[in-house]
Amino acid sequence: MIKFYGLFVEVIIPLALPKNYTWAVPEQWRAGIQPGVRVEVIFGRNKRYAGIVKKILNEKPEAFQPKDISNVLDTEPLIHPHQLALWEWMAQYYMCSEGEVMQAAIPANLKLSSESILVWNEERSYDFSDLSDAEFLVAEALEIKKELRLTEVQQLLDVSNVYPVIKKLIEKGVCYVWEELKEKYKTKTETYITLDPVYQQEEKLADLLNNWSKAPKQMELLLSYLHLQKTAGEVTQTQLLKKSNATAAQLKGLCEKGIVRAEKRNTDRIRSLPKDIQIDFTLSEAQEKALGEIRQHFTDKSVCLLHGVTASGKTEIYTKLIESYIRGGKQVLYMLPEIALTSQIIRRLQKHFGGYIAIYHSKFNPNERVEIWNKVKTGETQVVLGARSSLFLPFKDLALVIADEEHDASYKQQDPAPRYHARDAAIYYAALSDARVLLGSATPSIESYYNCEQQKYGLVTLEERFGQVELPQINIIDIKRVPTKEKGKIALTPPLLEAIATSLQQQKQVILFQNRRGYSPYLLCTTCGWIPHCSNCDVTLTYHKIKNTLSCHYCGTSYPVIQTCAACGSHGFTQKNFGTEKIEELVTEAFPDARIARMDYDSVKGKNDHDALIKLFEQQRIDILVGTQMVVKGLDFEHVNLVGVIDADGILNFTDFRVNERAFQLMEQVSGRAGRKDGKGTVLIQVSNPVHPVLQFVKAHSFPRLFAYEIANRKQFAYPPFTRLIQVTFKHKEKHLAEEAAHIMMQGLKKDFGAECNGPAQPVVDRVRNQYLWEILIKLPKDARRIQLCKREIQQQAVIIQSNKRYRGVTILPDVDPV
DNA sequence: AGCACGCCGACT
DNA sequence: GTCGGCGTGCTC
Repeated sequence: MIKFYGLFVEVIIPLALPKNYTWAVPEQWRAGIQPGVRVEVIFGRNKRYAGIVKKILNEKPEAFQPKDISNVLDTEPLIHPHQLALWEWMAQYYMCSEGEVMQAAIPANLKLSSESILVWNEERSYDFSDLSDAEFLVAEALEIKKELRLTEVQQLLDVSNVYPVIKKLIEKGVCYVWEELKEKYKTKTETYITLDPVYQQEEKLADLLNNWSKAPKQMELLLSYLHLQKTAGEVTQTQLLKKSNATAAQLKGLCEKGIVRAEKRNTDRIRSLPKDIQIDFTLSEAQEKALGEIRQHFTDKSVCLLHGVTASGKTEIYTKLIESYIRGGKQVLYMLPEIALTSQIIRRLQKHFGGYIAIYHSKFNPNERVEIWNKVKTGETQVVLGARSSLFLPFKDLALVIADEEHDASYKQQDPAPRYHARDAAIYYAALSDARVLLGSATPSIESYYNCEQQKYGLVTLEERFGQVELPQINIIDIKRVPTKEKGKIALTPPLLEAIATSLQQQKQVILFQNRRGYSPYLLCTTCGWIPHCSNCDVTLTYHKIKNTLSCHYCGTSYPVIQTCAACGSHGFTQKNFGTEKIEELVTEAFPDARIARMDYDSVKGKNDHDALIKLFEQQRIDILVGTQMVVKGLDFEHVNLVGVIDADGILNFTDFRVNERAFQLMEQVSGRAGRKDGKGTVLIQVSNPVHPVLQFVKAHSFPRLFAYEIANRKQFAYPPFTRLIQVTFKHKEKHLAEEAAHIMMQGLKKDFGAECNGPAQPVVDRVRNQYLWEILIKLPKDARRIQLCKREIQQQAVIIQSNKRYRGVTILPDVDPV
């Protein structure tokens, strides 16, 4: 057989395809082909995509006849080889396709796909007599506009299914389809106004002004231009019109007379600050020591965990470290969980690094993202402060990654594939370019601790708070022992009320933490004890007083408030327990003069609400802040000296290790808010089981390491730190089919693999797609080879399940958990 | 993700 | 008998 030599490319296209496809490169494009460039390819009937060249092949694949690529879109690679390697690793590690990784990695405006455009067929003068009403409507519009987008046709016909109509029109020769691939990114232009060179000579200008006859408005405009030009230098059209209150027409008049000129220039959407480094602090002795230790670890380890108690000044250490990398001409990625990316930290870093730093997270629009992408690629931006997706930026010379709040669960992407953990992916990515990774947390995750224990990561500990701030006094209030008139739990015990009163007297601020939003977590029928549940999720419904609804906090469904008991028909309900809304109300009653605010998912919807509330609290315009875990994420408040945990029972558990790890992190963070530069703070924890081990560790200000190992050694919790989990989700429209498929998977894994599996008692409902989700967890020893085998097994089981006709339509989504 | 193909139920 | 729904499989 004759082997065919030539140039072929393996291309990643942004679709969830199980493998990559290969195209042939015609002679004319060969010179421009390198891994990482975008190529335009036709995939399927006539759909066109911009794909990324992954590999260059010299031999023709035998099994099929590759199509030619239709264009090369970049002159230099858009994606570095390191990024391609990261994508490949992510696809296999998180069990998804490289196309899905590409979807997540590239800003929307760089991943073009074609848009079908209907084009009027000029060749054919046509009488519309044999067209149906719908076809006639489209044909008429086409005759006038010559071109129509699919969305326009949709609007025109007002039906969801426009395909049959279009198909008919093509058959009848009225139009044809043109697939258009468009670069969506547009550079932003701004119109600058300059004086015509003639009038830049003083005397000419004076002449002009002295002999001005008509159009006084234009003269006014000219004068304000001259003024603006003196003070600001460059003058833009928008600036000028705003300043002078003139209209665009008047400006146009000036242009036409040849007095001023308007010219369009490309500008950056991202306002850039001067490139200055301003470090206006010095490190304490402890911080200096920690920084030295980090540098020491970085000589022989690529990852280092900085475990510093809250307010130990981790940010200053990062700042110093970043400074040295900037001065060395290197790039730094500073990752934070999305929620902690508040203007507080952004302002702080911008103050230090000005134009060296760029911010990148989901709130930026697609064009802004492309600009940041490009600036990172050229190396112009040396520091990126961003959420998990900033990991995909094309760093040219990455030397350091900081993952702050390393333990935070929002580093893990949950829903669209790739279901990646940004901290772990960053460690892999950093290893590719021999960069260093610094993990920071006051409450490190068990897996990171474990890696330190194993000497895989370096460990640096900061146990001292910065600037002689003392650790807070932690008092546990046993709710059972608090005398009360009413039966049942009370939200604000006398000791807590007293402490709040004292704080207010001292003009200090108070944070009250209650990890439940809404007014009352469940209603209870007073006659028979029936509790309203969500019809989808088997979760109790929370009463929201403000919205006056019952809502399921699991799937988000809202129900009207139930007046009649479904079990016995009586009308009396009592509200059980309390959420943030109720706490806010109770505190307002108890302290009518205090300024009280609530911060939870319901009260801060937009990002700006969040920032605004934080600002108010910072400026001491709020005395008491009631909130869910939102109040503890990455914020520093100077004047808080009391933190109250209203109901710790809700977050503690005696059987689930993972719940307790999280509880410890929450409690440690909450208590870290108390006490700042102006004195020792107090933390009051209200609880009904004061013997819980988590509370003992919190009280002693000891570290999660102890807690984790204590628990692991006692073997009373479900998942010791050495366990690795793979989660597999099954989706189907029918509940029992999703469940059956999950059971088959579990059985197969148990039999052939000895894996331990467990799933939930009830499936979760995806209301949007109207599907049931059934999840199972597969527990594995932390061993790379066995994990590989398990992944393969899962895939094989998935094939078996899918080949059974009964389970066709079951979607199987594997997800690898880092624990 | 599209899009074609094919099988089944509801209609002229 | 055909039209059109969706379930299934393929795209280099």
